Amino acid sequence: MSDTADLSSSLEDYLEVIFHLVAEKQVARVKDIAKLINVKNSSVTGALRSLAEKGLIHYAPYDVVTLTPKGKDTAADVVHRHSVLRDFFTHVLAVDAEEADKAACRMEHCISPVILERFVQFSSYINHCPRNSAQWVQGLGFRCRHELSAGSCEKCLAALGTEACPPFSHSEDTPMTTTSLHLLAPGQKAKITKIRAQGEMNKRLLEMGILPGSLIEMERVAPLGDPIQIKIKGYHLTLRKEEAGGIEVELVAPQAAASKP
Amino acid sequence: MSDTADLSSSLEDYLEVIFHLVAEKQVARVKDIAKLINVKNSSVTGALRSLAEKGLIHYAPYDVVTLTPKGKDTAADVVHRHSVLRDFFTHVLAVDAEEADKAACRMEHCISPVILERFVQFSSYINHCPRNSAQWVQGLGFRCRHELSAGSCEKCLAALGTEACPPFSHSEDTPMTTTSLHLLAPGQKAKITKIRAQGEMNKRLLEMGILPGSLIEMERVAPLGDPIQIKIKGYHLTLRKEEAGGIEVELVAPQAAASKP
DNA sequence: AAACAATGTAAGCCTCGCCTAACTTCCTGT
DNA sequence: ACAGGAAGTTAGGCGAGGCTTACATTGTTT
Ligand SMILES: [Mn+2]
Ligand SMILES: [Mn+2]
Ligand SMILES: [Mn+2]
Ligand SMILES: [Mn+2]
Repeated sequence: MSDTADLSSSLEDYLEVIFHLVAEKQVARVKDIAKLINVKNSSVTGALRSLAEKGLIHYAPYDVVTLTPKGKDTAADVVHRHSVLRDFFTHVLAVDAEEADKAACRMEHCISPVILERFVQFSSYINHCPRNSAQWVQGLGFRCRHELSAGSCEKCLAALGTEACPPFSHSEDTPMTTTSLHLLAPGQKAKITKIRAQGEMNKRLLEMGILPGSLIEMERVAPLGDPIQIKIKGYHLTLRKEEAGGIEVELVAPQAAASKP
Repeated sequence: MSDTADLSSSLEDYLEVIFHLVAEKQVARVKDIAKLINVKNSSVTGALRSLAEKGLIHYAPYDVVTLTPKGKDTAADVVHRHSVLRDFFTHVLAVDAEEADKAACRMEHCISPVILERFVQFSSYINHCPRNSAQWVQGLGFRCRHELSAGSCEKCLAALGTEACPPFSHSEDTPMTTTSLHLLAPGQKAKITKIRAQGEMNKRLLEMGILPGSLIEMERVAPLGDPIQIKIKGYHLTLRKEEAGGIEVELVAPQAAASKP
């Protein structure tokens, strides 16, 4: 039980996979882990031994794998780093989902706590401040999508040429107002665009009436961001942050909400 | 000469150090590299062999080290990744210089080209769009500095409680308008706050009258961002992007510039 | 109980990245 | 011109990591 030992990137990934499997099926099986990480079974056994040695998983030969409390914390931390980065990449940098996810899973292993914290605050600020930011991020997204593909976007550049900023009001593009449910500020309304949860959790969400297309309103967020309370189809629901994080939404009329006196 | 072989993090760091030494002293010496990376001389020799094998450096036993054209490109790429991340961390996330630099040097090795490109566009957008963004980033910086230290900033939270966004007009803090010289848009004015260049280059800049406190105006930027032309103390200067990147500046009255018709 | 799937063990392979110890080469002062 | 020290090289080794194959064990199903 070598304490406080820092995990290698590889072991963090194993832990992450186990976390997801446990969340979905209660327990993790060697062959499932092997399949997800794309290695042979025996490699998994080795990794499991390491993780057990460090007190992160419950593991006895031929038995299924579960996380210890310590392991659960550590795994949740990895997952957190992963999703903060992924969300920043998709929501702010307008990177496509797959690329964002792969990049996040590489960078999650070398991001420092301070920087991570700032990323979180960044997202939080964006999502709590529609008046200042919605238009701004939208403009950024517009710029990214265009300048990349065309090499340069005449309209943008023309606008930039003037001393003033581009208006970015030409809404022929999907505006960049998608985010994750748990990032909404109380009072904000949004439409669900995609459920990212898998298996078990996905089913539960559907049963609660949470499915793409539904309108939703954030009501309250507990001090630590978990749990959160939302309104959907007239009735109230409480979700865990983890669940809400997997729900992609698109802001509805943020300007209207912000222009109240 | 194993081609297209991807470099390990470690080798990228060696290359980066060599790049800086060459920039400063024309050539790199084993003992200097060893000192900077904090390893023994013999470890450096090993790394140099690898780099030479990959065609990135000119290296013969007992001779000094220089970069091949290919090596120069690769090194410049590493340095680019490093500085894009560092600048984002300091200028946008308001992370302190040392932490930002260390974090950047860890993450530079696992950032993908697409994401990097977006980070660049992000910075560029910020720096070309003072009307939309200056106030916004300023608010973010404010929020970061405070919420972190105090756990929560009453003023911010109070402001956030209202439906509107925090005004962030209480300017008791240094506003977040610092950036790097090469990121200025034509026409923007700024004051030099810090020179980050070392040795030789530092001297050259000083000789040109570029020193902390001077007022500067960006005049033109060549198509690829290099070179750039600035005005300082009434006369015109052309700088390489690399030089300009090491010059930290603080925007002067961006609002005034943006409020022209 | 036999067959079959899942899992575990042992052994080995390879890459890294660093070290020590002993050496060669280079440079510089006398 | 050459001694002596600084700088650099070489060889050898170590330990961690991460993966594989081949074979052994266990558990489950029929
Ligand atoms: Mn990962
Ligand atoms: Mn991940
Ligand atoms: Mn580095
Ligand atoms: Mn670096």
